[in-house]
Amino acid sequence: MLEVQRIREQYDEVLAGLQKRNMDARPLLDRVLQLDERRRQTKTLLDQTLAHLNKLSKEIGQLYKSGEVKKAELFKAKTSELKEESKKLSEQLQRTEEQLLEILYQIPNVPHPSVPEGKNEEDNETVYEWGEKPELPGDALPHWDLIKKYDIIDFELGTKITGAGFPVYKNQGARLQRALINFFLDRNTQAGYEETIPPHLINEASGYGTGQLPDKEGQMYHVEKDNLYLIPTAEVPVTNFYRDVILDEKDFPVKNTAYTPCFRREAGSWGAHVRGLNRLHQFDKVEIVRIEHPDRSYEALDEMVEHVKTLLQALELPFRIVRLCGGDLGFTSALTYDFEVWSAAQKRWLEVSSVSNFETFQSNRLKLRFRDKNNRKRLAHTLNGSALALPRVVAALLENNQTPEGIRIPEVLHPYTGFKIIN
RNA sequence: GGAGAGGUGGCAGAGCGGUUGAAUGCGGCGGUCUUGAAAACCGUUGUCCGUGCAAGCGGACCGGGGGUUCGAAUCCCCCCCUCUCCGCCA
Repeated sequence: MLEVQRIREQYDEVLAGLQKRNMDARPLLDRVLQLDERRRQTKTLLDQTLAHLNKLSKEIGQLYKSGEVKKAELFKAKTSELKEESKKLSEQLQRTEEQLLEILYQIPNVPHPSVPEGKNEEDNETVYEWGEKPELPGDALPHWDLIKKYDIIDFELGTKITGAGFPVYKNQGARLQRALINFFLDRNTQAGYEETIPPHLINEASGYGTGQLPDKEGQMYHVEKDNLYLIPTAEVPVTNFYRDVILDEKDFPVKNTAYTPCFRREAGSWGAHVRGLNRLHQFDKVEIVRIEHPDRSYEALDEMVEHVKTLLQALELPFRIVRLCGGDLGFTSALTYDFEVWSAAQKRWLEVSSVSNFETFQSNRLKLRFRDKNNRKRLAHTLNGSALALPRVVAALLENNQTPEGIRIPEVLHPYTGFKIIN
């Protein structure tokens, strides 16, 4: 959620920034200013009325004490009118605040100046590429065939016990899954990210805190009986650790990592290009989350990008990094780098990580602040990234490394898997 | 699931209808003393909103919402949460 103050003081910059998302934000921004103006006027009037009322009440107390009952009764009559007035004003204030919030929820984050113009993913800007795309023989198999051939992931079994998009990992496939999780967690903790295991269900307040609610309600699984949501990413519980928290400047950088399963309903998005591991309702992901000083957050974003690079390089997977254009940028993000690995049998780039700086967009809702040098409270910046999401890493790994003898496991994983080849 | 207790400032803990934004203790900050530190002593110390160049002024906040009253942290109603005991259970 954008800060009203920012809209008020930097109207033109905000408007121009949002233009990059191919939206005309003017009607929304103007409405914010209008409602904010009304809010402040109403607040001033209400405060004056209440001040008057408070003064009278005190006087009435004094009059009773000194026995001037008649005068007290006279004052009492006056208060009823003021009470009526204050009730009306406070209702109006509340309504205005609700309306204001409703509009603010609809305004996405202002893109960073480096975000390129563009409509969709085709306009994303490739900023880095690494590795050789392997040349596979003509009989190379896509991963959904490989998993059957080696009996390592069973979609039918998952469908039987739950439904489509809930695979069962088996044998060397299960072991590979565990190996990757541990490998990622080890690398992340070595890079200074503190490991945590958060709850996999969150309450409503947490959903609002990171912006999944109210807009993306339909994308989360909802346990209605207890009003809890299954997490779509570890970002939600981990970032919410810091909801309503005031950090000290010396606490920076705050660096967390967590492995969790992630649950996504992905309503209506099934069809082409979602075969096999490409899109699932439940998948595993290791996430990194950072809370930063506003002056340092873009430096931190670069560090995160560098870190994720080393993971894919260690896995020997060819990949590229793209800077998302305005049209492809997520609602809450100011700047996002996507990591895409090359899937050799599908001949496609598959997104395996998304690293973003949200600036104050999340912290404003979270009330996540810090005390600066002058002891003033300011909103902190939040960032997060996948390091990494497993399914598509596995897809690329299976496809790219297939050989007549079996599927070659990258060397760094050997200590984790306990085998060098899937066969 | 059953029974009970309770939610007050950074923490602990009083207050149970009027001048209480809230005693007291701890912690924090500033100072005196000291070569330095500790101890002791003195002072200070909440958040949010509005208004103002500022000093300041006004309002709200004692889990959340509503009510009674001229006046509520204190009384009433609803909801949420925590703890203890019992039950169930990995």
